[in-house]
Amino acid sequence: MIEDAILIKYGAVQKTFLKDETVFSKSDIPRFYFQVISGEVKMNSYNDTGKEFIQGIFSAGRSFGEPPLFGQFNYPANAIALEKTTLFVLRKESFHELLLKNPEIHLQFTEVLANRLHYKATMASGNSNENATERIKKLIDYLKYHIHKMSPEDTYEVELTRQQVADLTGLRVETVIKSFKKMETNHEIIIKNRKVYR
Amino acid sequence: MIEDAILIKYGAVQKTFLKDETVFSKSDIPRFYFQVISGEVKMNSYNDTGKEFIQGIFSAGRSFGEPPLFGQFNYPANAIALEKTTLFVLRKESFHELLLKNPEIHLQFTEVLANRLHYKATMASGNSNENATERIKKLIDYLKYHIHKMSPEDTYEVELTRQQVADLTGLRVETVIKSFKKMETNHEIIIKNRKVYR
DNA sequence: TATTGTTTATGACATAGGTCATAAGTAATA
DNA sequence: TATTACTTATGACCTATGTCATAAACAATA
Repeated sequence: MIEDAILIKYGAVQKTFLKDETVFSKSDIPRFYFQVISGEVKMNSYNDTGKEFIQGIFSAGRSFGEPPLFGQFNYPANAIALEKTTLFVLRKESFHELLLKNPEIHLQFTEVLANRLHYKATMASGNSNENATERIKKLIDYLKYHIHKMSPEDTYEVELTRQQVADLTGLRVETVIKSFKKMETNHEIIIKNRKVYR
Repeated sequence: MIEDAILIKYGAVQKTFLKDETVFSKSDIPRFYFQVISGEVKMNSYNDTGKEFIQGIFSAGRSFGEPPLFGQFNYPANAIALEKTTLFVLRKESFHELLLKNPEIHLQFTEVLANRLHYKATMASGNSNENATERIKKLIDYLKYHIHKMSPEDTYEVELTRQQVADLTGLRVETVIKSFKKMETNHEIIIKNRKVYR
């Protein structure tokens, strides 16, 4: 996350998107750095049967869609507002200049990418190689320990719908619902009026 | 890829690993930047039934295992030499210093991470969300277009064993073999004495 | 408070891919 | 050149997850 003042100094502007509005679409040419001020954005794509896959969900303070600003490839996924969302938008060239002139921020940004890769590596081995409950556990534990920085003794309330869990793991809602039930009987999670805790 | 001279200037040393030797193990504390001089290294992990998943294969000129040098997490996978392999090894602190003192190299390194994320995003949606042949096609096309920078009219010879394709996609060898046959009859690939072309 | 949309829930059935057994072709090495 | 190990190959059978239908609980909005 880059400080507001610096973003503004380099020419960032605020832009608001309504629920379900598209920030950019798959295979668009990347021109901007985006950072969430308020609201939430998902990056997703669909396979040819229309099944959705969510690459990530980004809330206040997080940036998204930066890698294509550095590689020579277009957006590999869409970005869609999950609710009314306000973003900082900074031109690609200005963002590059910002990093070049602020080595500490560049280092911080490298940490962001490093953490993103950690998430991807974790989920890649889970989603590609494990059964339904393990995939789900990998996702939830990642959120608990690495996003929310909680400890094992803490209780984490899963803030995702079962559909979102499905789309993040490549499973189907029904499978997620049934897996949660199974995990509950195994005391791996607690379900209290439909909310999931772990 | 960082130039030899610079790496050496910052104190990198060469180290050689024999086939199947471990460079680092999952959950080790990361202390070094590694760059392949010759040979090949795979990063992998195993699920609890012993099934392997390959995060990536790194050949001459490529670095690997850098994200944990920036995030506060340990190695999420093992690194194992696929053949006799020589690496540049540079202490984490020296690598950080190198980046800080050489902004152009830092930018280049950001490109490396960006491309790595592009691969992960591509494979994530494929491996999590698509059927066997689509998963395999995503992998092969990524290698053809983004690693080897070939064009659609070029013919790319897949340099991986069917087992490696399986471990990169989360499938089983038998499934990969049968999928290749199917793709062959659909004219999506050519198989010429066991080698796959696309 | 009626209505509409979303989320969670459950059960019957279908199928892609996994599992297992078995073997032939090829490469590596004694 | 004999032996061992790896890679590719094929077919029978099994199972986890997907598919489909149906509905109840809850939330949002008219």
